[in-house]
Amino acid sequence: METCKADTALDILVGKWKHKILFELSKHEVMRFNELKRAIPGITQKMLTSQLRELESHDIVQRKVYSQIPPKVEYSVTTYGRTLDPILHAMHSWSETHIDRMNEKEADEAKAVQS
Amino acid sequence: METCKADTALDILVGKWKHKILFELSKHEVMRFNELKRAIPGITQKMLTSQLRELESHDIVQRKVYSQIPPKVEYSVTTYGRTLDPILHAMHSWSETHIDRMNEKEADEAKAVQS
DNA sequence: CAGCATCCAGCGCGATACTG
DNA sequence: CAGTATCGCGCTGGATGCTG
Repeated sequence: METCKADTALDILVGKWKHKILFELSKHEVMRFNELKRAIPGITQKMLTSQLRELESHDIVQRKVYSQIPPKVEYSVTTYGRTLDPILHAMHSWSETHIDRMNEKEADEAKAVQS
Repeated sequence: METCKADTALDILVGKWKHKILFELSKHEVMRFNELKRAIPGITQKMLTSQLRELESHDIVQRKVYSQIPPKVEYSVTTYGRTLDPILHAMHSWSETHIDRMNEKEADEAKAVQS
């Protein structure tokens, strides 16, 4: 462990949306485009599309197209994508305790101001 | 675990440098400003300063100033900052296997082109 | 030594409109 | 339904120069 290579993992998870997409996808096994869009408040089609393409290019998600009218596309997390779970999970639980901590701090500061 | 809160952890680790700073700091226990700068190739003073300030504001690193000439400032990871280790570690080891995977893939593609 | 101030480029990301 | 195309803003991050 000479230099830090965590960049690679970061590259894949960073970008305001990718981890949310993975979060939703890993809950549902299989999801359609608009289903994902509805599940992630605030995301635009553009962002959803581009982020999904990036994740796809890293073999994190799989894209299955049904050639039919109306179109139907299903997204799912690959088994390789599942290997990211520990990271996502670690970040998630850490965030929760961090948020608690922030709240306590704010409360303390409010008290300090009051006195 | 209703919605995804991993943003918080991401916010703290993201930004091209923060995780590298933490990586170096956690190796050395205590480091001075220029020591850190030398340890992280390519970083500018501006970036190092601003990232350190952000980490400090989240209680991830501690800043100890010695009022003397020449100035001396020591940075170290707080015990709270240490709680990020599992995440960094997970990202690091994942990245290594991912890099291996990418290399294999490239090799395969090269072979495919050749044939 | 350990910064802060300023200026500037790139692109991440959003809003909007159009398509098979 | 599941996209693509275009436009543009803002913020992140880089280069340079100054200071206690």
